[in-house]
Amino acid sequence: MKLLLIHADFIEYELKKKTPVAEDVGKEEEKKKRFDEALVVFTSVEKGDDERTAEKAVEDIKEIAEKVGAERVLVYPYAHLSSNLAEAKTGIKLLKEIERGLKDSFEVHRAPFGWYKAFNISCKGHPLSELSREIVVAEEEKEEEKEFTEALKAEEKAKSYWYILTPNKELVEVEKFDFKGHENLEKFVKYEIAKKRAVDRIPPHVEYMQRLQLADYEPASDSGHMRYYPKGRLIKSLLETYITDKCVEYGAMEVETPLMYDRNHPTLRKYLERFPARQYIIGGDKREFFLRFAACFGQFLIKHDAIITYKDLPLKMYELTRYSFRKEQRGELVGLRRLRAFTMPDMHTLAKDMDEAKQEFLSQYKLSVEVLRDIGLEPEDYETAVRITKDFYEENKEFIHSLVEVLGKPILIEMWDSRFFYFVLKFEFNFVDSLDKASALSTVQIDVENAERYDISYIDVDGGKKRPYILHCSLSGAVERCMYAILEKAYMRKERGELPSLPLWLSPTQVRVVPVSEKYLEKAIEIAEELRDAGVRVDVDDRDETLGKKVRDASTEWIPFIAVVGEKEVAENKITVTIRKESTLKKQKKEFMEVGDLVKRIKGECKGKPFKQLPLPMLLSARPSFR
RNA sequence: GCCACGGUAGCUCAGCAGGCAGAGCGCGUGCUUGGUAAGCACGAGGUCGCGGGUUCGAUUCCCGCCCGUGGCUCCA
Repeated sequence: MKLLLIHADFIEYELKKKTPVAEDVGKEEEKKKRFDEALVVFTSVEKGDDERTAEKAVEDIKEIAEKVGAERVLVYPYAHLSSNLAEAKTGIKLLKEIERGLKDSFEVHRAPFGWYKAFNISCKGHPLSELSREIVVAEEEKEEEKEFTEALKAEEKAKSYWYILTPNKELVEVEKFDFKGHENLEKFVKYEIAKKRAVDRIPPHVEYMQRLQLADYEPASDSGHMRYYPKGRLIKSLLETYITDKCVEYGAMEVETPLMYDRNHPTLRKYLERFPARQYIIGGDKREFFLRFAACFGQFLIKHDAIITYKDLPLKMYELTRYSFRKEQRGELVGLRRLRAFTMPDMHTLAKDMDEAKQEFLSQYKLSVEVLRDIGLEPEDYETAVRITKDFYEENKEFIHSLVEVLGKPILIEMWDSRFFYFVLKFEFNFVDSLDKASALSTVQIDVENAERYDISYIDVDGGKKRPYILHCSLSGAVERCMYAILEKAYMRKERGELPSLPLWLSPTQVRVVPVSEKYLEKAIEIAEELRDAGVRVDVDDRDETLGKKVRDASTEWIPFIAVVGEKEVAENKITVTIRKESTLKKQKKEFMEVGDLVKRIKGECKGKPFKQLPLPMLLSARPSFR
């Protein structure tokens, strides 16, 4: 909305001719008017203006009228201040709003809308007598307020009740549960319900990700967008490949969908409104887009258009989101744990009925355990939370209770008396870190709302259209968060006096070949090439350093196998291997072995996991340092 | 987003009640050719986070901003 304010000795106007959008004018004497000592507000109502804009305009006008000491205000529709006018209907409505808003404080008049008018004005000419204002309601203020309402209203109404489901399938109120022997669960529960922690240190995983040159902050981007160095990219890429393979193996069809979507798309808009989170907004030529926060949109839109029959169910579709974007509040961002751009496996399953949905839920629950184990996280490293509506619990008690059998340890249950999300049932595996903070990894949800919203249906045996249930599944949770968990776990191991390490299949360098002196460099390279050709990630420390120094450096890089080559090794055509997993800081485990045996051991330990080559020069001397 | 604390060499940090900018590690060169967690010497390396203010003079004091960490809030 644009305003031009003139403090005038007098203004006279006369209505000359109607335009197609002209407002009705009652009596003939209304056509010619004169006002003395008035603040004249020439006003253009623009596209996008609403009641809030009018409200703000009223505030501005009041402020100015008081400053110049005007008691009479004339609101005068004046289209020529803007090239982006609102429709006439809105224009009239908001002008009336302004008129009404000013009534208590001033004598207010309003010139009719939609007429060609002749006017005479005598401007006072003092410094404040001519002012122009542009009234813009901050986009976020406007949107957020609306979008927050629906979800927040529901959330306020809904009450949470907390229970522990014990391995004996008893539902115990949290306050009455004895946490002895379940200290990790206790930390998680405290974190969930009390959400209070006092920590004063950089999270260990942040130190590791920087020191090991895996990833780092990128100040030139937005907060929460990381850069990944070759070693970090390798680990991330291996995890991505592994998880994708798992999903495809499970029967999912991998697809790729756009990163951004029309903000005003009717279906998407409703979905957005349910979630009071902040979006990244991108301007297009004509439309505004938001960056996706998950892969739901793309897959649901594909499913909406697809012809699906009961024979195709359960139908699983998968995408690895590189990236999902969520503009989390700045204070919530930490290292790899919470980001604004992250990578997440997102699989959606259509199930024909609740029985099938439950069956899928359980098998994806089990698959999640397997996936976490493969990436180095055992059940003792995380705690299960199940979130459920009361109704759904009552109707499916036996099924819910059976979940506890999978891991055989107590589960935290959050029960809502009403449903305010799109799901009736959800589980998460929550990793508890060295600072006692919890974050969700794997999760599966049973969605009872979006099939309807996106108009997704399948054709049943009888030829009729039916609504499926939709399961949302992230087998591992965000890939970056998995890296965070692995690093935090390594730190906790160190605290217990063990040597920190990564799973062998994720270690950037699996074997470092260290020649005792320059004389054995040629042999060392030969051995390294043999290992490399056998499908092992290997490098050679060819720097002019002492053996002790080279071994120390390899150790601080967490390299699982250090193969030393000297006189003895050349003579017997073997290598002396320091095995990190079986060593402590004080005592190193060394084994004199054939190259082939080392290959066999590594291949064995990495069986079933993807392999990628080392994305760095084999010789350490030819390798830059990224920090 | 709000509150607190921090940002000095590539890294970890010292220093400065306002007056030429410091160490260790790393990097480069040379010596050294080594047997399992730091060999020796020399050298290069600085927008003291960015912008403004106070001052003869600001890395130092004041204000604003950016980035990080923690807390609150939040986490589809």
